[in-house]
Amino acid sequence: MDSLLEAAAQVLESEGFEKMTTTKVALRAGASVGSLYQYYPSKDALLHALFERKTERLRARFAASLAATEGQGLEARVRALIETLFLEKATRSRLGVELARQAPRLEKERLIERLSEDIHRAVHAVLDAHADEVGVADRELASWLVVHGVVGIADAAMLGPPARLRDPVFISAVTEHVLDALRVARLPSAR
Amino acid sequence: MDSLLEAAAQVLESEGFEKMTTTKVALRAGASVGSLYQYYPSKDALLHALFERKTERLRARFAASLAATEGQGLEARVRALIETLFLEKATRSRLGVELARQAPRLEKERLIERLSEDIHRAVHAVLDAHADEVGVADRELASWLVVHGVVGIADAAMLGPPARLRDPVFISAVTEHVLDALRVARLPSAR
DNA sequence: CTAGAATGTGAATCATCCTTCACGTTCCAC
DNA sequence: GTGGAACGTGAAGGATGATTCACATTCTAG
Repeated sequence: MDSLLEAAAQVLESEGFEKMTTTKVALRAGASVGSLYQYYPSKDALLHALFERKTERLRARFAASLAATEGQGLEARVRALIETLFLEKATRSRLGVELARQAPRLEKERLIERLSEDIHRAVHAVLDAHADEVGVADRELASWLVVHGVVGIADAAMLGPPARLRDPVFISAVTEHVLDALRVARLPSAR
Repeated sequence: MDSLLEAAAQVLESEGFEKMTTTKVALRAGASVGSLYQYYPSKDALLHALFERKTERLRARFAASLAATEGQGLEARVRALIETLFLEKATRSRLGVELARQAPRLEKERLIERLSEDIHRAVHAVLDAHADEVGVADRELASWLVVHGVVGIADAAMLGPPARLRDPVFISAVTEHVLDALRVARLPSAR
């Protein structure tokens, strides 16, 4: 059932993995352990499902963000992507952190890698589409660096005040930072 | 004893936290569980000690790296810092990941935050010292973004081939990327 | 209405460690 | 050489928590 999954998400979010017991999850969902095992044959099965839900959602948001800015300028598109990432990281952040913590044990690394590759590819496409504004030589590498750099920034920001990731001023600053790295000094002949 | 700590590091590194039992650690150190508890009164005590060792080392490497490039140019110093970070992330990377995973439970977040603040401050100082080469307005913010951006890049690189973090070509690319963001178009009057 | 299926229940089972402790063994001061 | 302090040992204790299963309860088709 779906309420079981949501209950699992809530317990995981509020108590962390170590204190998330199958009994607590079942009770929170208004069911009993037995029922839980009817739908999810193991505690890990719950986590797998949560993983699915989370990555699905992130994928969808990115796609939507790209679609919504189709045809716009480089800055607008980069900003939209950054905003989307920050927003996703900010929503249920504890849940995200706990899931990430369990990723190795659940062998979800491949899945995560694939996800970040897809994002990388999307960013790469955006850079290519605005090649005239991008001064760096290797756009493939640049997009990889930018994606993971921004993820690192998001992760660090999560540790501070949670509002920061939604602060337009902060988002603008990060966007500018990224664009600075991409545009490079665009003089007729280098240096 | 020190061999106990090293044994703990090895077990943690090769098996991960969930499979790291106190008995295994003791045996690997050539001792018995009882002896282990003589020196480390709990399993967590071992982890605390490992944390200490790891952060101590990182701090020392950074300090050394800064000292070694004292007086050199911006690029050389930035590169040295990046190289140091990558090297540290690459050494015993699994150990580092497992420790980071346990950080919340051990309440080591404050410690980690302090560490990254110190690094942030050091980078900020470097940028200030080379203010003439740095085009961004807010060097404080820029150093924060750079530090966490590079950390994110390092974390992502760790998932790929381990050699990448030690590859001079890769390090150069990241350095350039960072410098591009910092130098910005340095025209007499903006834009 | 009623048999049987589907679904729900939660106490009991089972496995896994961390931790303790009663009992060696080693080492040193005298 | 000897008493006892320091150190070492590993089987047993206890806790915790996932999972099972014998037994309700609810639903549905006929």
